[in-house]
This record gives sequence, structure tokens and C-alpha cells, in this order.
Amino acid sequence: MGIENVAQYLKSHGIKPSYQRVRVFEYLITNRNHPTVDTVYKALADEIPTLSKTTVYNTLKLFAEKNIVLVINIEDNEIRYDADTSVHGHFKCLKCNKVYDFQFDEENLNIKSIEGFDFHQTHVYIKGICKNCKMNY
Amino acid sequence: MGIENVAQYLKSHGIKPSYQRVRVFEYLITNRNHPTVDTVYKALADEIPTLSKTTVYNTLKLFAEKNIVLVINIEDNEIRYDADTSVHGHFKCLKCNKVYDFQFDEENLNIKSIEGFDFHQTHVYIKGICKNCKMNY
DNA sequence: TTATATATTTGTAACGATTACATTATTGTT
DNA sequence: AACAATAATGTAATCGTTACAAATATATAA
Repeated sequence: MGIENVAQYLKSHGIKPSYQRVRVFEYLITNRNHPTVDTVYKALADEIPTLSKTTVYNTLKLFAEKNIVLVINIEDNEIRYDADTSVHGHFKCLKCNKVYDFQFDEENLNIKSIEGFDFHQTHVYIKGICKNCKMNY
Repeated sequence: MGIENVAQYLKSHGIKPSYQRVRVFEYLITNRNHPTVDTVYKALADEIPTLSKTTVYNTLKLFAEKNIVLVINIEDNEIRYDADTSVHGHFKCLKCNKVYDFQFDEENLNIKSIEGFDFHQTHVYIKGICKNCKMNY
């Protein structure tokens, strides 16, 4: 997605494409690393010296409200964000702390005992050791 | 589970059954309400006037380390605990904020793209509107 | 263009949940 | 009873997040 397309994408979701918002969203789609606010802020602060961390908080919260990012709550002490809003799960490696995406079959979950409930969001989180860390330690 | 059995249960998991620890664990198994630290503290403070909130924090953290409680991270601003450590999911109603348990078929998730990873914990969280709130609003 | 209104960004202060730490109390052992 | 080890307590510190007011940027209308 080019800058013009990012701006258009934000507009089409009811978000005015300010410079900071475009840059934050570009960061998310370029680095698919499920960053925290701090990660985004540190990465962009070099190139946008006037950037405020509050702006990153506001921007990501706005993106979440407008449903163009997913909020990842796999750890209790940090909020991560993902610009891939398709249904997928997240795996966090307890050794290297990296977060991986994975696909799963939602319809096969065969959920029991909460029939008649309306589902708005489904989150599947798995923690463990990733393949790379298994081999190297 | 009676008090003696709670003490025995804690011991068998390497936890010294102090008065406070027994009371916190009894609270969890008596009120299966997925409480936060604050909820447990407020409920027990009446009956144990000297109870410190730090003790509740320490106790629940210890229980989690010893794997006799699950840490529920369905919301980013609160940690909830569950003495039911069997594999099950959690549904949070966005209207009444109640957390419900549900069963699901883990083996049918059919997880792709993270083959060869070791899984330690699996969490399935669903947010939406519960049946009761659907009917009453 | 200029004036004006609106929206956004910024930086600081406040907030709240959690943790660190030192002190006190409790428990177990000899 | 004396001692050592463990746990509980209360306060202070920490850290991620939010509130808020001032400054800046953007859009609109005359």
C-alpha cells in the first residue's frame, strides 16, 4: 500500500489521514511485528522528531475503534496491535517473546454451554516455545 | 472442598497453607466468578480485617506459578483468576461484564503455520453479548 | 487572502494497577 | 523458650495509560 492508498484506506474507514496517522499505519503494515505503543513510538520518533507518545496512543486507540487494527492482549502488561484484521490467532514465544500469527478453523471450535450468545470478537492465544528457540537452546 | 482439603490441596502443589492462602483459594472455588485481585480483596477484607491487598497479589501470583489457577487476560486493564484449570474458554459480556466459561474442542482448532512449536498454554477469549442481556435490553 | 471554526498534536500532570521493599508477625524446629 | 525461616503487612515506587490544556494544523467561509 502506497502513502496515497493508506490515506484513502483511512478515509474509507472514517479516519482523517493526518501525517502522523498515515505514518503509524504505514509502520504497522510494513513491520508486521505486532508492536506495542512504545515500539511504534521509538521507531517513528527518529524520523518524526516532534512525535508525541500520546499521539501514538490516541492513534492506535482510534484505529482499534474504527476496526482497522486488532488489539492483542496476549500478555497482561502490554497491549500489542495488528493491522491484519482477518480472523487468526497469536502465538507468543516465552523465550524470544516474538509473536507469530497462525490460522485456525473457527467453525470447528464446537463451542458448548454458551448457546444463544452473540459473538463480537474471538481471540485465540497460545504461549509456548517457537521452533527457532527449540533448536537453538 | 472443605478447609482441611484446601490446605491439603495447596500442600500437594508445593504451597504452604497459610490462613490467608486458604481463605483466598476457598473464595475462588466457592465464588466461581473469575474475580480480579480487587474483587477478592474487597470480599475478604470484611472477614479478615488485617488483610493486605499485597497479600492477595502475592497469593494469586503464587497460585498461578504453581498452576492451581488460570490467569485470564480477556481485558487489557484487569487480570482475572480462575481456580478451574481444565482447558476451557472465557466469554465476556460487553454489557454486563460478566465472564462465562465455555467448553471447546481444542484438537479441532486445526492450527496451521506454526508446526513444530511447543504449546504450553492455550487461551480462547470471546467477547459479545450474553443471552440474558440480549433478552433484557 | 484573511478570518474563523474545527480537528489534531503535543507535553505535562494525574491516575490506577502492580510491584519492591522494609518491617512486623507467624510458623516450625531444636 | 529461643531461634531461624517463612509469610503478611503497609508504604513507597514504578510503569503503562489517560486526562487535560495549550499549541499547531487543517478546513471553511467571507
